[in-house]
Amino acid sequence: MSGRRVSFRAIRDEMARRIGQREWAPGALIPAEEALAREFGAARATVNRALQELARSGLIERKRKAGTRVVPHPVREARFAIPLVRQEIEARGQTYHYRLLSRAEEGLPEAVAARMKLKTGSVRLHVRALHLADGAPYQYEDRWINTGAVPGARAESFEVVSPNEWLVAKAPFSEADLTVFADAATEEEARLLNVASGAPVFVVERLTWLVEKPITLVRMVHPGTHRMVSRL
Amino acid sequence: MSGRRVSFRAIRDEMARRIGQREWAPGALIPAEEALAREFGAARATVNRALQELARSGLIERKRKAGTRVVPHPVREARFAIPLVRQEIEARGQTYHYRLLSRAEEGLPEAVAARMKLKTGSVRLHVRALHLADGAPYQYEDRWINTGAVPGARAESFEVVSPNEWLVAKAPFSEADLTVFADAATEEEARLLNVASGAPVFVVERLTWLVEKPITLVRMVHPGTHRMVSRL
DNA sequence: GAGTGGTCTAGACCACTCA
DNA sequence: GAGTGGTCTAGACCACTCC
Repeated sequence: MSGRRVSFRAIRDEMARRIGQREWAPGALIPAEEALAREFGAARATVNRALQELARSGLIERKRKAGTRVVPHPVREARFAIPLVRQEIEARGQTYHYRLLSRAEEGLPEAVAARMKLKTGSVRLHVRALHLADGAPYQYEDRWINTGAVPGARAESFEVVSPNEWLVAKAPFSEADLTVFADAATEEEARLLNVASGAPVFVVERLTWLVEKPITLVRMVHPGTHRMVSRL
Repeated sequence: MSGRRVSFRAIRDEMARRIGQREWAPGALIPAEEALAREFGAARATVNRALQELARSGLIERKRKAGTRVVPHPVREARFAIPLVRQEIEARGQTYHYRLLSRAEEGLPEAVAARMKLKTGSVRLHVRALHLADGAPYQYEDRWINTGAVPGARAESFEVVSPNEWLVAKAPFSEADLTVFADAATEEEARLLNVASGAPVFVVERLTWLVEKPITLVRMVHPGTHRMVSRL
C-alpha cells in the first residue's frame, strides 16, 4: 500500500463511529473482514484486531459463517477493584497505620447471620479496627469472620496485622458481594473518624465466599469525602 | 517447527500457572518475548498475544525496554450493573415518573470539560431532571451531553423522554467510568429530593465513552438510603 | 544508543456453523 | 460444502524508555 500504515485503533474508532452514528444499524450485519480490509487498505489481521476489541467491549457480536452483527442493546456494567486498604492508602502516597479496636468471639446478630447464611447466635469472631492515612482516620472496619471456614483466625490476635491483610494471605475467596451506600455517622463512627455526628459517611459492605462458604462480612465506613472509582 | 502449532491460550495458561505456583515470583522480571517464543516454539506474535491477555487481566505489567514483571498483588474486582433509572424503579414494583427541570446549551465548566476531555467553555447540552418512584423523589440528575458526538440530542426536548432512555436508544457507549461517594445535600438537592439540607446523599457520577469519544457525563444524586449492589 | 514491547503485513490453514 | 471468523507464522519496522 502507499502512504502510512493504518492502525487498528483508527479502524476500531471509525467502526465505533459508524455504530454510534447508526450508519451501521443496531442488529445489522456488517461487512466481512476481507471486505473491510480492502476498504481500509489494511491487512485482514489488523481489521480482525479492531473487530475483536469492539466485540470485547460489547458493541458487536461475531459468529463464524454467520458474520458480525451490531449488538442492539449493549450490556452495561462497571467494574470496581477490591484493594487492600493498605495498598489503597499507599497508592495515594500516604503513610498507612492500623489500630485494633476490639476482638471477641460473640454470637451473631440476626442481620449478620442472615447475610452470611449462618445461625443466629452461633459464635464467630468479631473484630473492629481503624485504618489511618498520614495519621488521619481513613476507614473504620467492623468485621465478622466465619471461623468455621477459617479456623486459623481464632489463633490470630490481629494486633499488628489487620484482618484484611491476614485474610488475603490466608483465606482466598472466589466471590464477593458488595453493597455501597451513604449514611449519617453514628456517635461512635463520628468520634472514630473525626467527623461531626450525623455527617455523611460512605459505607461499603463486603461479603466474601469461597464457593458456597461465607468467609467474612465487613462493614467499612469512610468519611463522606471518600471516592470509589471504577477501573479505567 | 515440527508437530502441532502452539496456541496462544496454551502459552497464556502455562504462564499463568507459573505465576500462580510462584515459579515466576511476585515482582520478578520474566523472560523477553523472543526468549519465550523460542522456549515455546511459537512465533513472537503468538507469545505477545498471550502476554497481552495476562497484562489485561492484571497479572503482569509490561514496559518497553524495562520488560515484563509479575504484579505482586493481583487486584480482584466487583461488577455493578448500569441500569436505566426507569427499570431500576419498576424492578422494585414502583411506578416511575419523570420530570424535566431544565435544558440549555451552555459553555462547559472547567471541571466538566476536564473530565470529558473537551475544551472549557465550548458549548454542549446541559439537562437537569428528576426521577420519581411512586411519586417520591428517587434520583436527581444533572447531565452534560457531548453534542459533538451525539448531534441528534440538540433536536430533542427531553420533556417526555428522559436523557437516560433517549441516549440508550440513540447513542451506544462502549465504556463507562463510575465514581460513587457520599455527600451532604445542597439546599437545592435537599428541596428536590425532599430531605433535610445537609442530610447524607448518595452520589453516582457516570462518564460514558464510545471508544475514545466522550458521550455524556451525569451526576445522579439519591437520598442516603439508596443502595448500590454488585451483581451476584 | 540499544533493548524491549507494540504493531502491521501477507499468506496460510483451521474450526465452526449455516444452508 | 462453503463462507466467515480464529489463529499462527516469519519478518519487518516503529516507539518508548532506560542507560
